[in-house]
Amino acid sequence: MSDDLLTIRQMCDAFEVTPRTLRFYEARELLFPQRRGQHRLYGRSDRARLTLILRGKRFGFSLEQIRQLLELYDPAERNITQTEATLATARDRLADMERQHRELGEAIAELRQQIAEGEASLQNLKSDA
Amino acid sequence: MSDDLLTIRQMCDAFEVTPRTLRFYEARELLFPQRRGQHRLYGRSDRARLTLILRGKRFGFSLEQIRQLLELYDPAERNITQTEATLATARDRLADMERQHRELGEAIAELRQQIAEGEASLQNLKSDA
DNA sequence: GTTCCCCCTTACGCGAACGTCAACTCGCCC
DNA sequence: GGGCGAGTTGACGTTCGCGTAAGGGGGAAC
Repeated sequence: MSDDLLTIRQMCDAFEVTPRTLRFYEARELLFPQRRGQHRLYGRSDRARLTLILRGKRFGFSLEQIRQLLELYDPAERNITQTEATLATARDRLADMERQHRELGEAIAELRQQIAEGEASLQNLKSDA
Repeated sequence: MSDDLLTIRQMCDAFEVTPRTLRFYEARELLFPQRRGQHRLYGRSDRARLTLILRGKRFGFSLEQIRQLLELYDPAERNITQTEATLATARDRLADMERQHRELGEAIAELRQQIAEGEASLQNLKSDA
């Protein structure tokens, strides 16, 4: 299970983010790179987490909401109460995402309709010209 | 076509926003309430626009992106060039939304899976206790 | 040895999206 | 005519998500 480690620069190139962003996520406890001396080294789980972080951001979630979700993917220390709390917030997020998924579907349909109308009125403008 | 007009307070109660928010959206040219003397009055189109604004926000769009989208729904003054530009940005947004819709579907599936695993490990914790 | 280059920490800055507070206007009620 | 309730315009404050210097360590290349 070679866990090929990436430097911060390699991470940035791979995910198109800046070093500042990675250090910021670490400060907010979204990433936990190892240290070799001073330097950070990012392993497999860091890459998986960063993928989820960036996706969560595209959905409009805050970093704090994303952090809570990441707990679910963690092999962290687990007692019953904590696991139940994590599951509860995860179910809340899931409900959010399902609602958003439905709304997004409707919005897409409406936008397609509007674009079609816009294209039609554009044809009118052109034929008048 | 009675366009029953709402005061700012009625708008706020209806949409669960603050007066500050409505005035802010107006300053950013997302809303255009009429004026009766000093006071603002919000009509049918303002309500429609606000609905779209709040939905756009839930999708993680910026107010500026939303403003551009609203142009498409407007009966504004139209020349060919402007209409084409509006349509172009609308098609960009549509592509964004479609990608987001797909990703969201995948993320929902993964999250359901993770929740299921979490529930399973919770059962283990409880049976050990 | 010193010049790069990459990385580090600390810290202040910034735009977005509002919250909050102060001071004013206007209609209305008693 | 004094007060109040709703609305108005600034102006400054706040939180989030980073950007951007400023200053320092350490190795490897010349």
